[in-house]
Amino acid sequence: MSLKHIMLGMLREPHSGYDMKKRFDKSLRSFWRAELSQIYPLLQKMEKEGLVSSKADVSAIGPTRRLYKRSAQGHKELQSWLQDGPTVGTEKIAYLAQVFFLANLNDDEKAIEFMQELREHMMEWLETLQTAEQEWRSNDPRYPDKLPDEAFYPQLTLELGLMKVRANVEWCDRCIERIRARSNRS
Amino acid sequence: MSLKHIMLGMLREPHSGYDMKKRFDKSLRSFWRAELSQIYPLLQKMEKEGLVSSKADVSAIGPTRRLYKRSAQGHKELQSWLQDGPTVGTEKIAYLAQVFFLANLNDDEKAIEFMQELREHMMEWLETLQTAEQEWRSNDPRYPDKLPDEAFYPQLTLELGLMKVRANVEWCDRCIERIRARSNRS
DNA sequence: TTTATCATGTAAATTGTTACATGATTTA
DNA sequence: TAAATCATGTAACAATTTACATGATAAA
Repeated sequence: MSLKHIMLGMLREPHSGYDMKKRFDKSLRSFWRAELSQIYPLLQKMEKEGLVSSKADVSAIGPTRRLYKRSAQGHKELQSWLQDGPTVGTEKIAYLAQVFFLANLNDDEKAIEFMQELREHMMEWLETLQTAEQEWRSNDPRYPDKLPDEAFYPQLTLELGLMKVRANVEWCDRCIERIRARSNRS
Repeated sequence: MSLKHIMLGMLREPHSGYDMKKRFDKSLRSFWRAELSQIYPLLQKMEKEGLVSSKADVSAIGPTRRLYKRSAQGHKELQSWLQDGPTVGTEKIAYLAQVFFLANLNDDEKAIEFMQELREHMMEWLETLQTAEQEWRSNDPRYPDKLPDEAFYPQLTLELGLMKVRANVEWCDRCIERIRARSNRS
């Protein structure tokens, strides 16, 4: 169960469920998403299991937050997830499944439109990642190789994200050309 | 619900549940996996919904198979999935989540071992894909651009698979070097 | 004769999504 | 004053995984 372990990874520092949702949306977006309706009940379950502890954070302004932090047991659980080695071959990439069956549109123009739309999504995502990288670089002189470990490893995942999205854009371009060439051939 | 649509995509030609499992394992492995325990009940549900029809295929040798084929309604449903445009941003890549939190191992050597193990997985997968491509190329003179549409679009996904796995291997190598350099710096 | 493959399923548990519900505070 | 954001949750449903169950045929 990866979500549990991801949440344990975040809970080195205290977070509310709401905080965690923001980190998912900001930093883990490329490889994992989670809804609040999944986060809140799981935090409660993890507390019952002794993996995290919580305390109320009463604030003069705004509603009371519940802050969670991992326990020693939670840290151990996180480490064994990492010790077990990489979890591979579990990805589900819906847009690739769509391309696989794109022949069913029976229309080269529509297939090209599909690939163009996919390219646009990828370009948008590429810009998001590039902006994130540039901001990080200009705000922290330690970027990238002198960052502390807690930031260095996330930086590695950002780099792969960039590589993959660039590969996707190039691939979309080639696909569009190839579909066009086939289309003009008949 | 992508699985339903993937199955509709396959069911242009009649398949048994068992056949479909083999196609998942052989051709769609890079971007979608499904178990028989998911396939069989879903086929039954799809038949109730009128998306597929089935008939028993009694055989002298071996057990009786149930062959499913998509209906006109099933084809329509498949097309609207493709018409709706690419489904993006739903991927869950567990090994990237692990790298993100790899600092929690508190041990550069173990982090390097993790990345080496990941590299091995990727190399294995790369070889599988390369073999598949070479076999395809030598068995079909139409490969790649003169393939009929039903094979051409799957070929596009194989190409992206190759690009992505190669990017992963390169990334693993760079990560290992960078972790090593950091380690020797203190 | 044992193991692998063919073939179809059910049951239970887990994981994930969408919709609903509430109420305070902050910004436009 | 309306909309957005902060904050926490429940309920219902959908999707997925793991385990269990059966029995035939083919290959070693």
